[in-house]
Amino acid sequence: MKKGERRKQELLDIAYRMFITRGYENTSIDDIIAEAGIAKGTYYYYFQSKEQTLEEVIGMMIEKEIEAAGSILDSPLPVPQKIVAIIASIRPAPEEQTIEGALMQPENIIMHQKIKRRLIEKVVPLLTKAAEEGVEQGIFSCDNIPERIRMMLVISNEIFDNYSFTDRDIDVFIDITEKILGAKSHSMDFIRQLINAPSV
Amino acid sequence: MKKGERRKQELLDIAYRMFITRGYENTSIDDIIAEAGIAKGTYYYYFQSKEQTLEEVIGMMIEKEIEAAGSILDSPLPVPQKIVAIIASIRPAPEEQTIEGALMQPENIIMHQKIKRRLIEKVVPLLTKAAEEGVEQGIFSCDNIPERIRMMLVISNEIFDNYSFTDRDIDVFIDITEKILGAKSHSMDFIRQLINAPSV
Amino acid sequence: MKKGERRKQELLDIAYRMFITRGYENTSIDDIIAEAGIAKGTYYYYFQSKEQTLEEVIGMMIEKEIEAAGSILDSPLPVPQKIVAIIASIRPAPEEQTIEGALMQPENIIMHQKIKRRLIEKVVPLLTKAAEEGVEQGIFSCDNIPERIRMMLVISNEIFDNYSFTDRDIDVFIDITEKILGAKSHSMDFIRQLINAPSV
Amino acid sequence: MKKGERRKQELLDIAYRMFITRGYENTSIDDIIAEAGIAKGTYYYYFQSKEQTLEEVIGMMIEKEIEAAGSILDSPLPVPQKIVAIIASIRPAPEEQTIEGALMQPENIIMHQKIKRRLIEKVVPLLTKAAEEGVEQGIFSCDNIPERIRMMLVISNEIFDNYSFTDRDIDVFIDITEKILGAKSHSMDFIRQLINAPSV
DNA sequence: GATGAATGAGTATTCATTCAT
DNA sequence: GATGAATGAATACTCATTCAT
Repeated sequence: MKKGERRKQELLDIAYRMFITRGYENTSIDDIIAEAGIAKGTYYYYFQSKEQTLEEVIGMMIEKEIEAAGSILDSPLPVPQKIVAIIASIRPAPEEQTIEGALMQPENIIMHQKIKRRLIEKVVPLLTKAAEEGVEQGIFSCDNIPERIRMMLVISNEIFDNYSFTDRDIDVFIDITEKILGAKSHSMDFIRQLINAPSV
Repeated sequence: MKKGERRKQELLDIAYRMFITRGYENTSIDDIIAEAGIAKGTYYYYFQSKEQTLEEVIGMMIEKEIEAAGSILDSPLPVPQKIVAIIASIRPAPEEQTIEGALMQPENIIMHQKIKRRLIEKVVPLLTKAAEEGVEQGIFSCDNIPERIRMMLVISNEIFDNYSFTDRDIDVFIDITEKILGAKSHSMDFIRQLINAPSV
Repeated sequence: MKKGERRKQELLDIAYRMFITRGYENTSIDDIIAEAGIAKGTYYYYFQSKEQTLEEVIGMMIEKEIEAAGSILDSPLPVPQKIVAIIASIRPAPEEQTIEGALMQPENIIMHQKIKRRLIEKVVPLLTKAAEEGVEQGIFSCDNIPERIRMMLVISNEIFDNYSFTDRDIDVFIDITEKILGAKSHSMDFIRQLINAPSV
Repeated sequence: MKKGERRKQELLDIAYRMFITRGYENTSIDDIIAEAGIAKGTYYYYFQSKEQTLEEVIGMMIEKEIEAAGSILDSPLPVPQKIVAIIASIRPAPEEQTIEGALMQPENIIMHQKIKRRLIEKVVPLLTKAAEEGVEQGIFSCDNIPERIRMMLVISNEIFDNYSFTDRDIDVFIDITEKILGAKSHSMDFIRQLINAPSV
């Protein structure tokens, strides 16, 4: 990686961190360059605008997450576990969850939405492939797989991102998930253990 | 209604319209008072801040929608139709959908999210009551009703608000809805006609 | 004059002085408000933009100059003297000439040009009326009066504004002026005395 | 021409074109180097500053125009035709007239003025020589020739550059021109044909 | 109840120029 | 000859909020 690229990556990382912790709107260019210790001109040498920085930050995150999802897909896990693991992996970054309790604070909504939409678009095809595998193996039984996958993602996002969820939410989530995919009852109970694991 | 209250209501209506068509962030106090033909001091006589105006605007909307939902609940419709009608009734205001194609434009996200959350909170109890009625009548069969209702709302919001949905989305939505509530297969096919009706 | 109007007039005067002495481009809003001792918001309360301020400043100048020209026109002077006096009166403000020797400095060009054009448009009709009077009195003899007037103005502007002119320039100017209007030879020699007067 | 000189000439041409079409102020160094496909350092290897680039661009133009004027002067045309042809030849570049209607747009004023002044200074001596020839031949009759020439140039600039001129403007221009030089009445009517020719 | 003048911190963006490599 | 990363001062404009009248 050349000098210029390294610096840009550095800036991207700083911007990412700040956008996530303080929100996009609440992060000024001045904040970023102060943190990076560079001149304003330098920032604009690497980025055309604040908005474009956001796009690049999001692109970077998406890329990373998709990569992670891809390697799960290629792993030797059973299909249902694969699917659940991927869904779990695209959850918001821990910074978003913890620092300042910032997640879903109004200042984060815009970026969060942008990320979620673009992530869903990218992840749906991956999960569709996994689910089709499940159908072939007789574990699942359903049609219109991409649409069903999308709904699963939407449900999981909504439940696990926003609110403090209860055991009953989890029960319902498991039940619905099984029914969406046409899996046997209780065949996805393993989700409960995943959710109670540290990262959540 | 006294003079002062009338004026406040008038301002609230103007703010509501402007927030929805241009977005909260893109509407300045100056815009509002220009439209209302009043002085800035007058605005601040009625509202403490811009943010508080937003809260009041949202409160007003919620109230209206809950009222509409309540009267559906009291109507003599069959239970499944009631539920679906209420879900349909809390869809975003037509202004949001049509004007400038503004819905889900970044500038609207913040308000949209706020509304959705508060609306869901208010509507869930109503729908829960309806669903319990359905269970008693043997039409539905499920537990954890409030949680299930919330997921239905989330799914319907996501599908019908944001994207241009397809027939396959609808098929899946109907299937999932039936399974969430434990209704008989195809017992909720009537949804399809509702969706293809003009207002949707 | 109300409070607000007085303040605006004050700002207009300050802006005028600064634009003329330092040039429009070289005068920042910060300069103006520092000089006026007001907050930035106050400036923007009275003016929509820097550009619009320039327009108002120019409008104000034009108005003053046209007024002066009008009263010359209504005076009992002989026609040739009237015309020359008006032409002399629309010369650039003494500040422009003296302070920093700013006139025709690149930074002043833009404003100067704008003023000159608009002034010429306004003054041509006045002078045309005067010249027609002269034709009726048999002092002048020419057709296409407005076009001739405009050329006289252009010549006088060019000569007297920009360069240090010589006696020979004046001789030629007098000669041409007489010929443009069809006046008798040497009938406008009085111009020479005007030019050598203090204000030039 | 060596490699370095060729590159500099190339840059000069690009700068010339951009200054004229977009205006000096609206053309950034970045614009120029992007167009030229070189690095910023390279630009500053050839030019000391943006301002100095402008000077060189103007110098280049002047040189070309003076050369053209010189060859007209050496041609076997009758004196009045020579003079008019030279005046016509120093009109603004066609790019200035056509592209974006840019001429006299504020962004062009500065450069335009600079060019005009320097061009007049250079052209006056040439035309003076021609006019003196005319006087010797008895076609013209006047004194203070350089001053008269300058006024002719000023008039022609003003009329033909800025405004859409009318037939009456042309009539007046011809009349004045004849009188400035002391030529016989109607002896310069040929100007009318020149003006109605395509290039004007 | 109503006015509107005044505030001032905050923000993104531009651009000519330098200089180590 | 040529590069391009780095600079940083400069700038116009926004807007929610206050308060004396």
